[in-house]
Amino acid sequence: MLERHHLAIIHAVDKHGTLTEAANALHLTQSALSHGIKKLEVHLGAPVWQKDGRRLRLTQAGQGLLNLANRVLPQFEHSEQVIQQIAQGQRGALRIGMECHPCYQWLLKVVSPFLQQYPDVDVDVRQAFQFGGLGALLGYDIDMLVTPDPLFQKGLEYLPVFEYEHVLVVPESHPVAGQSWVQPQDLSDDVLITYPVEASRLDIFSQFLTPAGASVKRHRTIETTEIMLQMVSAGRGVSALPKWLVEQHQKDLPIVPVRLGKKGIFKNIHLGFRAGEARPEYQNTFIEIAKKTDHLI
Amino acid sequence: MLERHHLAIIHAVDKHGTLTEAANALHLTQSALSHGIKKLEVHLGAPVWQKDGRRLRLTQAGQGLLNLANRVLPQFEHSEQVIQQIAQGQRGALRIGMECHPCYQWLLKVVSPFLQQYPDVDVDVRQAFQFGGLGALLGYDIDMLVTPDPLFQKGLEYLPVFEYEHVLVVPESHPVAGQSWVQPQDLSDDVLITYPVEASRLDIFSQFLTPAGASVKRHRTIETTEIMLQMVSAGRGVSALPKWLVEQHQKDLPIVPVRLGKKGIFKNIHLGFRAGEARPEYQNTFIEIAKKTDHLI
DNA sequence: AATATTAGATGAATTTTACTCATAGGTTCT
DNA sequence: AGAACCTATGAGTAAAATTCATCTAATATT
Repeated sequence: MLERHHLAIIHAVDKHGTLTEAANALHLTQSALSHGIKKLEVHLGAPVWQKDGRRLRLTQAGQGLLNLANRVLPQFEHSEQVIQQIAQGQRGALRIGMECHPCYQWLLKVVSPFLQQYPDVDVDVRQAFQFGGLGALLGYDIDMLVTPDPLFQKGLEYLPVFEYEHVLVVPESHPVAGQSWVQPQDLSDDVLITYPVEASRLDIFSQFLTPAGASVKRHRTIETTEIMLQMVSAGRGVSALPKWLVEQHQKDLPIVPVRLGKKGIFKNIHLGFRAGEARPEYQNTFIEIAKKTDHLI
Repeated sequence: MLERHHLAIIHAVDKHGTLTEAANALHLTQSALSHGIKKLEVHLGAPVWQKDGRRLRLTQAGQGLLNLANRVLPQFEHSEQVIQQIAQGQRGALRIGMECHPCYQWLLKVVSPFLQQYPDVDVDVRQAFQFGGLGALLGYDIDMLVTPDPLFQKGLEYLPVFEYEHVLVVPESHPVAGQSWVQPQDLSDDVLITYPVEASRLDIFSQFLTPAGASVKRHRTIETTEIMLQMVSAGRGVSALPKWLVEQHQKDLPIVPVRLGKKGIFKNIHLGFRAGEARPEYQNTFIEIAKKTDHLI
């Protein structure tokens, strides 16, 4: 029967390149792996690798097994870990997914008291997901998702934690800096700076520019909020961020928030979970803290 | 190490109730399972079951393992099966998820020529998903999703296959039967019959009644399209279905399609897949057939 | 209340499997 | 051509999984 053990071998070979190195990593001999996979191949009736020079190249079957391994091994590891930790005291881990770049600072303010209250619970924040945050949640890669765009979906549950306004950030010297709001066309000569995610997931496109058929002079991406604000204050472009975040930096930098459209764009940060699952007590505590934690300083 | 084998035992005991019966199902002795789990318990440092009379009740740890088993075992089985089938000839299986009740008849028209072309490929159609069709696709429970409501999402890819109009179905005797379209308020005295899914996923609610703040006299659900149409033709209520489906039954039953709102509600059936995965050739063929297959007779 | 029945646990014996060692047979690099 | 690497393989050995026989406890039966 195909066992976790076999998948561990295939995974290790993929990771380390050769059988020999994989064997070292697994504290076994090269021979053990070779024999083990040979037996699996007989069972499956198909080879896992084909020799390419002195390297091993995965066959189609092997590729399928590697996919399976990548999906399944982390789940084994996590379950095993959770059980062992629960067994020896009240440990645990909270795996949080983030789909909201600027929320990071808010999250830090939640995590900090949480870690104090539960010194034995680890918090793990992840930001890149093969199938998006939703896929990570459904695939048991994370236990909680922080997102401004909840996709209501069977088996999932969302809890709004705070509302904020999404605004344009411009340097004080910018022509629209004094206006109470901007129109999409006002940005036609600007460089727009955003986080590096698909345009469809950026509200300034999906809810502001695109519906109006407007566009910007250029679109470029930057990873971190701080650099982004530096660029804006240096007059190198404009960006769109939560209003509270802009206000926090306003005292240090010559930047101004401006409402997007007459009515503004308002968003709600949500926490998402798999519904109908018994949640450990510390997870509920985390939610409580999150609800109480204000995003204003 | 926690192995697939252990999960198989836990799963079997949950399914068959007792260790002894589980042992029979697995072609092993009761003793083997008992020893096996005992060893696992030592490894984990936590008991899997606690005895309740002469039954076994899962502990928290055991429950966690059962969850893991339920998620992971089907994936093992499917991968193993696919590989073995590929090895011995050109077999395979296409697991299709349906989120579109009335599309069933259309799907039959696609499946039929497909099965002729690939006598060795099995088609498996599933309709109920713990985490919705999207979750099933991301969780590798299905390979293809038929849905009228694609949720564009990282790692997923959709292909529109046909467009149709979603219309109200009323008996010929109904007051609106002669009109070219209906307003939401026109249905305030009607019983609305739908498939048994959440109201939020029904277009007649989300795109017609709810935005207008309108409601119906009563809402009831019926599983099958045929009975639904029988009920409508008997004057027991109205329903909302694809126009082509109504037209097909119009020659046998005294029913009439009426446009929903002045502009009508138009939908697009999509096929969804996990993106960036090597698709077996027969899956591409299926897509080809699907695109060519018209929903009109 | 006594007895039979059903279920799981356990120790020892045994079979089966997994692993190591030693070595052979390729491939790549210099 | 030779050194340095790889993987494959057969034989022996260590480790494990499994069975068998037996024991204990809970539930049914009469």
